[in-house]
Amino acid sequence: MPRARFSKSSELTRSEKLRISHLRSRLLNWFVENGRDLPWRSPGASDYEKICVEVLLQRTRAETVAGMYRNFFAQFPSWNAIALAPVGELEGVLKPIGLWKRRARSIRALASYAAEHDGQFPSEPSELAQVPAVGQYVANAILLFQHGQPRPLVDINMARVIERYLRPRKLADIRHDPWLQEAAHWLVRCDEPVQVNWATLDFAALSCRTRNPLCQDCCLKKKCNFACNLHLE
DNA sequence: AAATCGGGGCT
DNA sequence: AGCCCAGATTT
Repeated sequence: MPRARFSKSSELTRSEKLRISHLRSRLLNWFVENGRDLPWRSPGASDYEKICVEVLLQRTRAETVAGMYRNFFAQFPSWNAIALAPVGELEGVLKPIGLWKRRARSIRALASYAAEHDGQFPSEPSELAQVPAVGQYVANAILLFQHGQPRPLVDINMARVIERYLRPRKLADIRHDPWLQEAAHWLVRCDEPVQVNWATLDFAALSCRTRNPLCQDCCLKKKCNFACNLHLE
């Protein structure tokens, strides 16, 4: 008997994989009608803008960032512009959206790295982990947007959608839960991973909200574990 | 694992 | 008034 048959090659059951594929299909369909129109998603947005905006989005509403997006990138049109600008100038633009001291450090660290590497970040996760201000989420964003890899933007929102639809994760920390990580990867493993990521984040923000989720009108309520449990009360 | 950064919006 | 928001870093 092959030993591989008993070893856990995948965290996901076949049933879970099928359900995730269904989830992906519904999210993409939902996205066509309900997706948000955000400035960093426009075709003209550069890799610089897409990566830099991820720092602006940390613990900050997308709408808040959208409001200062044009102003920010007009003042800092490139990694070099940030690297050459006085720190106080960068901090000043960041103050209205909060976390300005941390964000200024992070963005300047990224700009310094980019300035020395012609705007190119590593395409290997192990190397990305060594870049300052790059955690798991930003690493995935870089792999997704700059290198075209099908990586999931696993934040609390994507986690909530997957966990409600399938089941809660085991570990407290999203980044260290193997099952959740693999589920998220499986979700975006398709021909249009960017669309799936945006669809999931928008769906989480507009429909599958933390408080008062719109389960009544949800296109997933028939198969969603969370929604199904609601009707039992 | 828990605290911290932080201003603004929503309840 | 209190809670939450496209996380990463430090303790």
